[in-house]
Amino acid sequence: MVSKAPNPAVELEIPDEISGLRMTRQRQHIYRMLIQHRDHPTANDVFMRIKDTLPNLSLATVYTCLDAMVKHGIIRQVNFDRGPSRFCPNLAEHGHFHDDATGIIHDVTFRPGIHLEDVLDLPPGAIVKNVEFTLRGHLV
Amino acid sequence: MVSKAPNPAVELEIPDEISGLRMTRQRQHIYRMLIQHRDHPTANDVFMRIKDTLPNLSLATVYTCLDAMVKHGIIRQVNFDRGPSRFCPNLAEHGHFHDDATGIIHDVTFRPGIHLEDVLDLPPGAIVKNVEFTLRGHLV
DNA sequence: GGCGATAACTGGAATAATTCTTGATATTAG
DNA sequence: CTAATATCAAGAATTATTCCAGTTATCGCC
Repeated sequence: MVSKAPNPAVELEIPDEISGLRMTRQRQHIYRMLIQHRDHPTANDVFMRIKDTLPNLSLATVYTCLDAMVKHGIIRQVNFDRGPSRFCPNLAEHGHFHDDATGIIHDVTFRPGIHLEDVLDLPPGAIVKNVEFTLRGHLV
Repeated sequence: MVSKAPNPAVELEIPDEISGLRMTRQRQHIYRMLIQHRDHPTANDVFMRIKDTLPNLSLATVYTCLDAMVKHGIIRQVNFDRGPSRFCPNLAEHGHFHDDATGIIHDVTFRPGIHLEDVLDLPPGAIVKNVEFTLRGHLV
């Protein structure tokens, strides 16, 4: 098996620009962290994980960088109830299953060919721009 | 004609207890407000609407009453992104369509016989306890 | 009806996540 | 190189919510 396991000793290259957003050093570090640890971290998690490699980084910068990437459609922001926002580089249409026993969040997709709008009774004339769904429970 | 049409001049009676929760005067007022204006108000909205009829009411009480009713399954708490929580007396399984143009929130149900779990690829062994879904868009 | 125990309520202080503000730095365009 | 623009840092401010301490209401029982 020769799949590319992420090697912490080798930094993943991030381009200088993604979707029209200039990828500054801070944004590169944040984005790299997100794609290497796909565990839906909070802004604070991101900050704690990279601050040692980027000495003067401030938490406010992490917030603004994440926000810029969300606005440019590079990552997604996910909210569970009123907890802190979490961030996710998976851009495919998907929702989340929150395992209450472990706290682990699993991405969940629709079965092929299914769209949420097709199985719902929407108000007449509804134009859907965005869909979010979350399940809570546990695994047996 | 003996049916009890809701008459705004006559206060809707709320029982002394619902699902094992003692319905104090504050809880009765809050619950009555929720079923009479089913527009998904925030805790603060609830407070503003009833404080004149319940002079010493405090916002903290509105929060704890709403929380008690949520815990007892009398009402539901609904979150949109990171906005303030909203409250809803509709206990049937449903989600919400948020009209970005007007800010109005419409309840959305599944088409008959459909359950979200049936159209999703869930992680193996997932036991779903709770489902939330939200759509954003507008009406034409 | 009175009385102690328990539950609920109030008002203000405290908290957590996030956003704002201001000044410093870096980057790009010319 | 220099001006204009974008980004960043640090701390203050904001918002929604929860906590706390003291008071009030309600319940069970004699």
